[in-house]
Amino acid sequence: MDKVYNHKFVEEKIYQMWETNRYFTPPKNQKKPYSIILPPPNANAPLHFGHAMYVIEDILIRFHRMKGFATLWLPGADHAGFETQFVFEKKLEKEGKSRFDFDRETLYKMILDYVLENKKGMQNQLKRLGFSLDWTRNKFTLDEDIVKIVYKTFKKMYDDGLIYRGERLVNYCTKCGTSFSDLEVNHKEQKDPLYFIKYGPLTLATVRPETKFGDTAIAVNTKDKRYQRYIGKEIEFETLLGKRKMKIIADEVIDPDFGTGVVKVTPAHDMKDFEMGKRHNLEIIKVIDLDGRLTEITGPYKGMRVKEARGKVAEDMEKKGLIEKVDNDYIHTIEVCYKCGTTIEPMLMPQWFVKMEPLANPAIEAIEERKIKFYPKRHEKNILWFLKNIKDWNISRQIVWGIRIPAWQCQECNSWVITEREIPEKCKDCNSKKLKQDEDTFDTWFSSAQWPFATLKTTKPGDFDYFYPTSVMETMYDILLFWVARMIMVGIYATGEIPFKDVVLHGMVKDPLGKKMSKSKGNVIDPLETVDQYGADAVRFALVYGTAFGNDQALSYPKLDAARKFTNKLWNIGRFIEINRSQNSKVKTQKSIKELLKIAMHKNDREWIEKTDKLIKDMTKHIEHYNFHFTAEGLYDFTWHEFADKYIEDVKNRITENSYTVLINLYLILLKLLHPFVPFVTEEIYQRFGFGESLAIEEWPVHA
RNA sequence: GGAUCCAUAGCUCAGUUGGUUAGAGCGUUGCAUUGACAUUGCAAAGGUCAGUGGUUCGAGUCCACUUGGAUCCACCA
Repeated sequence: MDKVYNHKFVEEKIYQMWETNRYFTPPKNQKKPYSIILPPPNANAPLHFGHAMYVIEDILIRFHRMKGFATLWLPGADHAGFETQFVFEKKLEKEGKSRFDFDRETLYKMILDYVLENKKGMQNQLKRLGFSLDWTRNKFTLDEDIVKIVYKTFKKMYDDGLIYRGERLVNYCTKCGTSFSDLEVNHKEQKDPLYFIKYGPLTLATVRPETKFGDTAIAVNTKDKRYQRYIGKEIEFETLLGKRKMKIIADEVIDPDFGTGVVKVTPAHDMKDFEMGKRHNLEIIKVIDLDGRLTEITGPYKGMRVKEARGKVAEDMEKKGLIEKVDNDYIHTIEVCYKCGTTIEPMLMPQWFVKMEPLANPAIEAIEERKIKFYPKRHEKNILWFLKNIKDWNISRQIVWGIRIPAWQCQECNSWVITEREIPEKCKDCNSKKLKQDEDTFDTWFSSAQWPFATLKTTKPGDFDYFYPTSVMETMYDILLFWVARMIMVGIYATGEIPFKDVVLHGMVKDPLGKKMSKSKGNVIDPLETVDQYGADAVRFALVYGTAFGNDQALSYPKLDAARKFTNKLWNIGRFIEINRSQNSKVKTQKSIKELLKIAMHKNDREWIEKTDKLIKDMTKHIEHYNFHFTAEGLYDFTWHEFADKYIEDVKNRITENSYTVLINLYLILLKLLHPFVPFVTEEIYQRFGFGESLAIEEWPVHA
């Protein structure tokens, strides 16, 4: 053995050995199943540091494999609809092009090529990190058989009355050119002028004077004494486009304490106003088009962008004496596109919605009855709040990259025909053959929500029956609502069963200064670079060690270094044992704690066997309870400061065949316990000692 | 507006159902060592556990409030 452990000579060779021998493909036998579906990374970029946190899953998987479960860790990749198109458009932008330069088919094909290339690279990266994924079951969200299942679920939902075509205000990004679900909208605090505008005898406050052309009522609170005499009446007042008449309505949602207690109602461009409009039967007048420009009804302002129009309208109103005052320090929250930051415009457009309440109720039940448990538990509150206040889900996206919605509209009677993908022959209502498919694609999360059952139903025969529900869903807490909640809802709906039993949520890996890593900030650290430098084992260990599981952590170079030194320490314990081996070549390994206790002659050796026994017991318990950091710390401390510093120092001057037997066997036990955390170095030592076929399929140590 | 998390050594963080002298890594200081390992060992210095009040025989840990930081949810016109 070399004096220093060099991961560069080891890792690739070891992973190949594991893969060639199919250790990661669960054997077909009568043992109990244990399964985790890998949260499929987006196939639009190389892995980032967060993905290295998959190590948590690998620890669970390797632990259970060693425990004798038929263990499946199923890899995959996500086409990541909008996210990918966004990334690709950035790429186009650098080449001086845009999405508008290509037709639908060409753009799709270009993105597909790009994604498939990335996907290959990603898979290698996952291997470099030592993840024991079953590559014989690799899936992609755009695989034919997956898409088929997605369509089937959509059709079933439609037939069950859970999908409807809704014409209502949706969150629309005028730059990205697509609508979003409520979750994809960010809220941002911002200072804007609050204009107090004269509407005849009344004054009202608004931050959006440019939408006043779409006002179709004025509203006050039902109980507001100041304005009782106006309710139900029409008033006439001066506007930029001449005199106008408007009705005054009363509604309970109006806050009498805001501004003057009087509000303009613009149903086409404000969520609350839209709802009010429905209650009071108001006309809807569109002021802003999908490009974010004012429509022709605004007269001279037509074609102006919203921001420009706002300034101009305010200026002109000021000139006309229609503005009473302006509060320039008004702070409020606006909605922005979570990706590009553009202000979201609520737009009236027909979209496909999923009725969520019937889906949420069984999910709530499953969580409250603790059929699905959360680790750390604090996340349970979040998801329950979300499920209990759930709103219908807009799953239409005006993008090319994704799964096209299997809906065809009759060009004569406007009814819709939904299929499981096949092109319908005629309209179900009027038999017309003039049908046109919806241009939109599904929200990526609509297919992701089906991932646990869609994968298992399309891998190998029997997989679904055997491995579903999966044992654990492990991911970062930031997609708890986007993904975990929806998998639970859609999983129960489509299969009648929960998709997984335990939800285990890790924290965010931030940069060394504690800032979130992001491409725009330029503080992204490539996990593979650190793997090159410190070794995969060190990277894995550093992510688990020293941070309470579930908490965010700043990537720490000193910690990576400490972890690398740890792998070297483990290696050098091996060297010491190796050096003493020639005189003890007949010593048998693979002895259990019980056997060792029987044969050990020296009092100290017996003590060390007992200490190791306690370690087995504690470490096993900690992994089972998802207390990964206790395990990592316990193993680190024992290996270094007990086993190396004390035990070896003690035994080195009194080595007999008997004491050596204890030593080498306790070391082997230690290697087994450490293997899920640092698989490469432990396997390399194991192979050099010839302890057996592979640590990957070794049995987890049993305590006495 | 609702909710959650965090605040412990110079830095990054552990501290498990409340229980002796509060721990680790890195850093600092001293000593040792051609020994499995200088990617080492031994030792030392370094903490009013953010603040205030409460519960308790006992609080870093539980409760309330305050301050500072982060995050999630939310149709504040």
